[in-house]
Amino acid sequence: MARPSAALRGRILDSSRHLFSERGYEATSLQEIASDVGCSKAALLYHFRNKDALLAELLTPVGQRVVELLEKVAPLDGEELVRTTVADLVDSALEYRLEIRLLFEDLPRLSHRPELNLLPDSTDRLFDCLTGRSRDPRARVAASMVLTGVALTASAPDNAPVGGEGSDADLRQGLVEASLRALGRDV
Amino acid sequence: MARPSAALRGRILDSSRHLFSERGYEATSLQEIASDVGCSKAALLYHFRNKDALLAELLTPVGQRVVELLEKVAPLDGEELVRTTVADLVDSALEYRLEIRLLFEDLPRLSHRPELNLLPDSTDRLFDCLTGRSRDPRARVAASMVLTGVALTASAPDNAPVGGEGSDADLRQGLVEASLRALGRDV
DNA sequence: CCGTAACCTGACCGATCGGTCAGTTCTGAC
DNA sequence: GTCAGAACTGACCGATCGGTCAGGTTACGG
Repeated sequence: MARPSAALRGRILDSSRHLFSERGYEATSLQEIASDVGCSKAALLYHFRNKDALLAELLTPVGQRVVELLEKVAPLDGEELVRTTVADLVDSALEYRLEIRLLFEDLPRLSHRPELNLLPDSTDRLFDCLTGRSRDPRARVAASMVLTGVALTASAPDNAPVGGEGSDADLRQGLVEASLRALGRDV
Repeated sequence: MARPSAALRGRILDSSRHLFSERGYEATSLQEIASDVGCSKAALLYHFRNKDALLAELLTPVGQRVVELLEKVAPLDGEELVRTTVADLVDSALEYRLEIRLLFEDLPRLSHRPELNLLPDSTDRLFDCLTGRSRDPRARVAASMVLTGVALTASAPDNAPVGGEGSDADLRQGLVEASLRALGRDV
């Protein structure tokens, strides 16, 4: 390793990802993160300019994931568009559980942040994909329900809906099937 | 009016309901609420023992609403159980938009609060009603998706999915239909 | 073996938080 | 008119927040 304890940076990211998603961004202090990691608050602020920078670094990957998803399904349409979007959306939600919890909990307070400016636009384009590019209000309501329902269910703290012993495979398939039904597609 | 400016108490509740739901509980200070209402912070704390009491008074009605919903549908079963639960759930979500936003945003930080202890239990019983009392893991995942999706879509800041000009009637009917489809019921 | 830069610490800062308190103003009953 | 109590204020409190800084420690290239 180049610098042995440069790994501290990664440990800070891991800890803040968990603490932020469990307690929320505002409710988590830098001191709590530092104590959890086992370093001083000053060390934390040595690796990250400020608290905002820490949050931004956590949220950037999930934002990129959505952008990639949109690029991937852009050339598709009809059934294939909807089915691919749903499947990829569920995968993304399961992949970034903690970040999504953080995002949803603190969305109103973070929506003014510049790096999240493209989020409303991304959401709108996700609606398009989920409806098969329909502008029908009812279809868009269904798309909104699917998007928020998938995100929050996939990121539930303890897999509450399934009860704990349910595997991710159950969760994934259940979400995909329910989403497709909600969107009026055969499963 | 018995005491004219006792109306201040109601204005404080209204203001905090909006501010809490827009910025979150932790991120809203008592001073902000007081300034918004136009009184001193001390006046606010005269009407409410502390910040927690203010929050509790905001969340209690929506909790009662859920309890009433559960009592109402308790004797039902089959199709009628599911359809009634969905319809009442959507109505409740539309009725308590701000409180639900607040509840979802700050749920992880509020879950330890005693007056919310019955929330996990209520959630579980809502799952039962939405699945028609099925314990099938897939059905429960669908129920979770419906519950969270309905709540968050109904309480979206600006009726985002419909675009703003859509009426509540559109939103209501769209949510009911999408929910029933997701739960595998004919609309 | 030395110097430099990365890494980290403890002490400290101003601001703001939720909450308290002594005292003042207002109001309605008598 | 008077008086009790509700309604309200401004000043203040300790705690904690995010963030800074001077200086110490460590590791590695030359």
